[in-house]
Amino acid sequence: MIKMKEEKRKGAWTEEEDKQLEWYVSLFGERRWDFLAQVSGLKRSGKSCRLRWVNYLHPGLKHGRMSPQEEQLVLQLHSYWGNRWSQIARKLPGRTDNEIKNYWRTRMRKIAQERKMNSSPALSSYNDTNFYFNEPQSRTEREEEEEGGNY
DNA sequence: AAGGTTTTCAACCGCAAATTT
DNA sequence: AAAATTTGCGGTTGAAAACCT
Repeated sequence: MIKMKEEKRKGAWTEEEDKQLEWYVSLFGERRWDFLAQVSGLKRSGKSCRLRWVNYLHPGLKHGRMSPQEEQLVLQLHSYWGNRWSQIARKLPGRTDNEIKNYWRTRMRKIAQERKMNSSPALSSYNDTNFYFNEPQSRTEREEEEEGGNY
């Protein structure tokens, strides 16, 4: 509504920006991002503020590598739900959709890479498409919705 | 030591869904 | 009710870190 024709910053967040954001979130809560972006004086969009908060600053987030158990859970849940990162993340306390998505991509690459290695160097008659889409649909859409003890 | 290559992962974008006016 | 604004999602990117050679 109040449109500020203010130049927006982009790229990595600085520590000062983080502090500032934390302060304003503590003041106003983790919502009304657009409003918060303006009133805080941060030269960031509301969207950017939200992202920074939910993916990094939010208390209770685990940082660093996922444990093998977590990784396994991701695999499992992905096999029912596909790329519904947000939904998957809800089952992994302290982990974000973004993080999980990143993990998945990394894994994908690793698989593609490995595959390249053990398949015969000279003539591989397969090609790569569809390699990793494990065909999970033996369990039909019944698990779709979240609440209710699934998995 | 240095410069080129690969990997990582935080942050961007566009669109969709939700909420507000 | 409908238009406008805000929030949330998932795919994708690129700068910096890590890894060669």
